[in-house]
Amino acid sequence: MSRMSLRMGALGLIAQYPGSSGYDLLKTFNDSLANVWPATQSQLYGELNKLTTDGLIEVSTIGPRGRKEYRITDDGRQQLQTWLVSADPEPVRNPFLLRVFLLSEVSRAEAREVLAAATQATKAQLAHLDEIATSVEWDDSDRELFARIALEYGRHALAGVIDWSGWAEREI
Amino acid sequence: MSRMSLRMGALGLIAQYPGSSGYDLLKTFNDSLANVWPATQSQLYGELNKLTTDGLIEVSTIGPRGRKEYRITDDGRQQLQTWLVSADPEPVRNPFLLRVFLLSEVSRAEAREVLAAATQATKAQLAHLDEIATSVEWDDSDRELFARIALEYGRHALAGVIDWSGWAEREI
DNA sequence: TTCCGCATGTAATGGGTTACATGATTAG
DNA sequence: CTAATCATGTAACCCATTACATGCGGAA
Repeated sequence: MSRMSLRMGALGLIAQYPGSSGYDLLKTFNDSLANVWPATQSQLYGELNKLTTDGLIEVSTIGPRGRKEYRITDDGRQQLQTWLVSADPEPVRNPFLLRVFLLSEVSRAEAREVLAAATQATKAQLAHLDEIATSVEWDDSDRELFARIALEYGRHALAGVIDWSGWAEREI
Repeated sequence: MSRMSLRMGALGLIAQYPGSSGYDLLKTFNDSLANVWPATQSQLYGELNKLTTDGLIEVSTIGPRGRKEYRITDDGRQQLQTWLVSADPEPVRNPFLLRVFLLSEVSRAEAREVLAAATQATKAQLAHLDEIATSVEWDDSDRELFARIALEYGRHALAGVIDWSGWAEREI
């Protein structure tokens, strides 16, 4: 289930950036986690309150405009670490693959177009990741090491998909 | 959004297997779509009723035990085809990547273990797809062509991920 | 006649998106 | 003073999962 992921995403970011507010965290989600686990404002504020109620985080300071700065608690760190190392693989839903699976319902020509468009889109995504990889100034913190590793995941997986789409276009 | 996907999955399967009941479709979801778009019984029956109300499918026969056999309508086929060719890429959530991203919160040793476990799991998944690829007797219908292409997607993408995980294990 | 499989449905709960709503602070 | 940004929250709706609930039909 993806149950827990947003919760753990928020908890993890608070661990990495103590003193962040909901507002700050939302930006972090949109900046560094946009391609991994997007979150909406509404969802995030709700989750922060739940995390507080459950004692996994706490408000360290109240700033201007009711700004609540959070930090992780011992209990929270414990639960985060447990979640991180106990990986239970979750079922993945891929809307694009569902399309591919049903492509026999349109003409070959249209199917080819869909595949070609997908190839282009995938290449664009890869180019985007490449750009991030070169533009970001990586320091040698652990945090950035794993951010880079996560980025590389995308590059390798996308390369596999591009490989596939070339093959598939020839096949039909 | 994944809004629409279950709906279109059900519609597409009815297009491919006219005369199916909800019960039949559930088996098809679990058999051929398990790795692409899993569906629960509850969800499927609800969606079938909505599709009927909206005129995209219709009941062709009522069989024993209240069995309702469905077929797609002209309007339904139209909407299915439109959906198939108008690909709007959807944001992907990857719970595993979220973990990777946050792995700096545990020790290097533990992080390595998580990566190693993931490598093993990915290899197992790939072996599973390989087994399907060799065990299934593919005919030369369009339907099976695209099923095979969808399967190959998985194999290529997983190969990319295995590539990555080897690299990542060395990196940390 | 009894059990298994066929067959459909509802209710409760949680996660996620969009839209709405409100107000404080600061920079210009 | 005024506009942009900071900052938090609520409500309505949809999608998905789990569990519950019910009953018919056919095979042994």
